[in-house]
Amino acid sequence: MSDHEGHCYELVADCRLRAAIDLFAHTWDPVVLAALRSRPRRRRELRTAIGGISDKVLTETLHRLLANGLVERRAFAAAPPRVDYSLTDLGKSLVDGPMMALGGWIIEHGDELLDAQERAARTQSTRG
Amino acid sequence: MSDHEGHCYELVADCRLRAAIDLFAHTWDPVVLAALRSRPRRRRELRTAIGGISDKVLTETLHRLLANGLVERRAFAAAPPRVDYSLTDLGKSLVDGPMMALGGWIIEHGDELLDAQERAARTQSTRG
DNA sequence: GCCGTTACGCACCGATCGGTGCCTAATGAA
DNA sequence: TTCATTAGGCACCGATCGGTGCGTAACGGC
Repeated sequence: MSDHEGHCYELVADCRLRAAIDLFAHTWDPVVLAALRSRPRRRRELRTAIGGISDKVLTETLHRLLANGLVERRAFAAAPPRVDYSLTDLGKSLVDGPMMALGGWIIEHGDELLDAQERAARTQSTRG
Repeated sequence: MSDHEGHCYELVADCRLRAAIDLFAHTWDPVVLAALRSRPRRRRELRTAIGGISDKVLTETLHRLLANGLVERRAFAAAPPRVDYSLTDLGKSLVDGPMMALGGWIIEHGDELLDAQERAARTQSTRG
């Protein structure tokens, strides 16, 4: 808990931390993960629950999450085709761990962040 | 600690969590944050310490981090111009909190993640 | 006065991301 | 047989991101 730390944090470009950060790199990936947090959902359900995500992008997002082993796909041979997506254990650990940490942080520091952003924007335009 | 939770995680598209996730959206932002973790650094120092980041992108990254109040800029009227960048308290809290959480997660689950990724890649090409 | 270092700005470019629209496959109900 | 529903694929597009290269301003050393 200190060996890798030093190494990782000096030159993060090649660090495994990047692999973790990349899991959040695409706009909708964390959104879909969050949407699957409470229970498995079908494609359609995801689209309506999330709202604002396009059909294509949802497909791509699910593929990425599947490829990263964060989400599971289960197809049923039902009348209208039924496919359920759910978090894997790995996915759950990511959501319950780091994503919750980020959620906690934004709850704690969200106002600070907004203040800083507005102040910076103001400074930029007023320039004095 | 449960009111926002339910709301946020149902429809994350508009949630404040997005604002936090967006802080990691750009490739080099977390890298620069990590590089500033131990101590303030100059531009040049950052470039060489990070390795692989272009001059322009470093500028953009620093601007974003400044605009988000995660980083401070301090210019000295010195012989070759000297500018120090350092983490603000807000930046520190982000690095020490969520980023460390992500770091801890990848240390704990990195192998799982790699396994899942390889298995998925194999499944995709072999298709059986 | 010229040079080297440092901190930028700016123009250009290819790759990727996300959005829109259209088309197909599966399957039970009518 | 036709239809509605659901899961997806595919082509196209504009915006953005990151990379490369070049130019510039500040300032002390020589």
